[in-house]
Amino acid sequence: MVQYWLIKSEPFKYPWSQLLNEGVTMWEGVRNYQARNNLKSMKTGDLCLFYHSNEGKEVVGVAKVVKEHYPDPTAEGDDRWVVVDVVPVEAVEPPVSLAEIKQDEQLSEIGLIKQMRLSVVELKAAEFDRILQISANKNDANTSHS
DNA sequence: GCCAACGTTGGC
DNA sequence: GCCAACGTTGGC
Repeated sequence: MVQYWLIKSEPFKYPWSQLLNEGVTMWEGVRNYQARNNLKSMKTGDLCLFYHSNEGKEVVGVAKVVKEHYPDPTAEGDDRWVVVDVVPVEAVEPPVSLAEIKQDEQLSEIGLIKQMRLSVVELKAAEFDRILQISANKNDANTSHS
Protein backbone atom coordinates (compact mmCIF):
# COMPACT_ATOMS: atom_id res chain seq x y z
CA MET A 1 0.00 0.00 0.00
CA VAL A 2 1.40 3.33 -1.01
CA GLN A 3 1.54 5.89 1.77
CA TYR A 4 1.53 9.64 1.41
CA TRP A 5 3.63 12.24 3.19
CA LEU A 6 4.42 15.91 3.18
CA ILE A 7 8.04 16.90 3.64
CA LYS A 8 9.10 20.46 4.44
CA SER A 9 12.19 22.26 3.35
CA GLU A 10 13.17 25.86 3.66
CA PRO A 11 13.68 26.96 0.06
CA PHE A 12 16.98 28.73 0.73
CA LYS A 13 18.30 25.56 2.35
CA TYR A 14 17.14 22.92 -0.10
CA PRO A 15 14.69 24.08 -2.78
CA TRP A 16 12.68 21.91 -5.16
CA SER A 17 14.83 23.16 -8.05
CA GLN A 18 17.88 21.61 -6.42
CA LEU A 19 16.16 18.25 -6.17
CA LEU A 20 15.38 18.51 -9.89
CA ASN A 21 19.03 19.29 -10.61
CA GLU A 22 20.44 16.53 -8.48
CA GLY A 23 17.89 13.89 -9.44
CA VAL A 24 18.09 12.17 -6.06
CA THR A 25 18.76 13.42 -2.56
CA MET A 26 19.26 12.15 0.93
CA TRP A 27 16.56 13.69 3.14
CA GLU A 28 18.86 14.54 6.01
CA GLY A 29 18.83 16.71 9.09
CA VAL A 30 15.61 15.57 10.76
CA ARG A 31 16.12 15.95 14.52
CA ASN A 32 12.63 15.44 15.86
CA TYR A 33 11.42 12.09 17.11
CA GLN A 34 7.98 12.21 15.55
CA ALA A 35 9.37 13.27 12.19
CA ARG A 36 12.03 10.59 12.53
CA ASN A 37 9.38 7.96 13.21
CA ASN A 38 7.58 9.05 10.06
CA LEU A 39 10.80 8.65 8.08
CA LYS A 40 11.12 5.14 9.48
CA SER A 41 7.59 4.34 8.34
CA MET A 42 8.28 5.35 4.75
CA LYS A 43 8.43 2.57 2.18
CA THR A 44 9.95 2.53 -1.27
CA GLY A 45 7.39 3.94 -3.67
CA ASP A 46 5.67 6.20 -1.12
CA LEU A 47 4.85 9.64 -2.46
CA CYS A 48 5.71 12.92 -0.76
CA LEU A 49 4.46 16.42 -1.36
CA PHE A 50 7.43 18.78 -1.29
CA TYR A 51 6.57 21.88 0.72
CA HIS A 52 8.54 25.11 0.93
CA SER A 53 8.28 26.51 4.45
CA ASN A 54 8.98 30.06 5.58
CA GLU A 55 9.60 31.75 2.25
CA GLY A 56 7.05 30.39 -0.16
CA LYS A 57 4.70 28.47 2.12
CA GLU A 58 3.48 26.35 -0.74
CA VAL A 59 3.51 22.85 -2.13
CA VAL A 60 5.79 22.87 -5.17
CA GLY A 61 6.37 19.27 -6.16
CA VAL A 62 5.87 15.54 -5.73
CA ALA A 63 8.76 13.30 -4.71
CA LYS A 64 9.04 9.55 -4.35
CA VAL A 65 10.87 7.46 -1.78
CA VAL A 66 13.49 5.29 -3.52
CA LYS A 67 15.46 4.10 -0.48
CA GLU A 68 14.07 3.33 2.94
CA HIS A 69 15.56 4.66 6.14
CA TYR A 70 19.22 4.29 7.02
CA PRO A 71 21.44 6.06 9.59
CA ASP A 72 21.88 9.80 9.03
CA PRO A 73 25.58 10.34 8.20
CA THR A 74 25.26 14.00 9.21
CA ALA A 75 24.28 13.03 12.77
CA GLU A 76 27.94 12.56 13.80
CA GLY A 77 27.73 9.26 15.61
CA ASP A 78 24.31 9.93 17.09
CA ASP A 79 22.51 6.79 15.94
CA ARG A 80 19.02 8.05 16.76
CA TRP A 81 18.54 9.80 13.44
CA VAL A 82 17.80 8.43 9.99
CA VAL A 83 17.40 9.58 6.39
CA VAL A 84 15.58 8.34 3.30
CA ASP A 85 16.41 8.91 -0.37
CA VAL A 86 13.87 10.67 -2.58
CA VAL A 87 13.66 11.53 -6.29
CA PRO A 88 11.51 14.17 -8.00
CA VAL A 89 8.36 12.89 -9.74
CA GLU A 90 6.69 16.02 -11.04
CA ALA A 91 6.31 19.70 -10.31
CA VAL A 92 3.11 20.97 -8.74
CA GLU A 93 2.50 23.83 -11.13
CA PRO A 94 1.02 26.19 -10.21
CA PRO A 95 2.01 25.64 -6.58
CA VAL A 96 -0.64 25.25 -3.87
CA SER A 97 -0.22 27.77 -1.07
CA LEU A 98 -0.73 27.26 2.63
CA ALA A 99 -3.54 29.82 2.50
CA GLU A 100 -5.36 27.73 -0.10
CA ILE A 101 -4.89 24.58 1.96
CA LYS A 102 -6.27 26.34 5.04
CA GLN A 103 -9.29 27.57 3.10
CA ASP A 104 -10.20 24.17 1.70
CA GLU A 105 -12.78 22.43 3.86
CA GLN A 106 -11.66 19.02 2.60
CA LEU A 107 -8.24 19.70 4.08
CA SER A 108 -9.34 20.98 7.47
CA GLU A 109 -7.86 17.97 9.28
CA ILE A 110 -4.55 17.97 7.44
CA GLY A 111 -1.48 17.32 9.59
CA LEU A 112 0.28 20.29 8.05
CA ILE A 113 -2.13 22.60 9.85
CA LYS A 114 -2.83 20.54 12.95
CA GLN A 115 0.87 20.08 13.70
CA MET A 116 2.39 23.10 12.17
CA ARG A 117 5.96 22.52 13.29
CA LEU A 118 6.33 18.88 12.27
CA SER A 119 8.64 18.65 9.29
CA VAL A 120 7.55 15.20 8.06
CA VAL A 121 3.77 14.82 8.10
CA GLU A 122 1.60 11.87 7.10
CA LEU A 123 -1.17 12.59 4.59
CA LYS A 124 -4.32 10.70 3.79
CA ALA A 125 -4.63 9.64 0.16
CA ALA A 126 -7.62 11.96 -0.18
CA GLU A 127 -5.60 14.90 1.12
CA PHE A 128 -2.73 14.17 -1.25
CA ASP A 129 -5.14 13.92 -4.20
CA ARG A 130 -7.02 17.05 -3.16
CA ILE A 131 -3.91 19.23 -3.14
CA LEU A 132 -2.94 18.08 -6.62
CA GLN A 133 -6.50 18.73 -7.74
CA ILE A 134 -6.39 22.31 -6.44
CA SER A 135 -3.33 22.87 -8.61
CA ALA A 136 -5.01 21.25 -11.64
CA ASN A 137 -8.12 23.36 -11.13
CA LYS A 138 -6.02 26.50 -11.28
CA ASN A 139 -4.64 25.37 -14.64
CA ASP A 140 -8.18 24.88 -15.92
CA ALA A 141 -9.16 28.34 -14.76
CA ASN A 142 -6.20 29.82 -16.63
CA THR A 143 -6.88 28.11 -19.94
CA SER A 144 -10.68 28.22 -20.05
CA HIS A 145 -11.33 31.96 -20.04
CA SER A 146 -13.50 32.91 -22.96
C1' DG B 1 11.57 40.82 13.45
C1' DC B 2 8.07 39.09 16.50
C1' DC B 3 5.94 35.64 18.83
C1' DA B 4 2.96 31.37 19.47
C1' DA B 5 3.42 26.59 19.61
C1' DC B 6 5.78 23.04 21.18
C1' DG B 7 9.79 19.97 21.92
C1' DT B 8 13.87 19.33 24.93
C1' DT B 9 16.76 19.89 28.92
C1' DG B 10 18.04 19.95 33.55
C1' DG B 11 17.37 21.12 38.53
C1' DC B 12 15.03 19.47 42.23
C1' DG C 1 8.86 12.35 37.50
C1' DC C 2 7.50 17.24 37.56
C1' DC C 3 7.93 21.52 35.63
C1' DA C 4 10.35 25.90 34.63
C1' DA C 5 13.62 27.55 31.47
C1' DC C 6 15.22 27.47 27.15
C1' DG C 7 15.66 26.62 22.07
C1' DT C 8 13.64 25.97 17.54
C1' DT C 9 10.23 26.17 13.95
C1' DG C 10 7.65 28.64 10.99
C1' DG C 11 3.50 31.71 10.15
C1' DC C 12 2.56 36.42 10.12
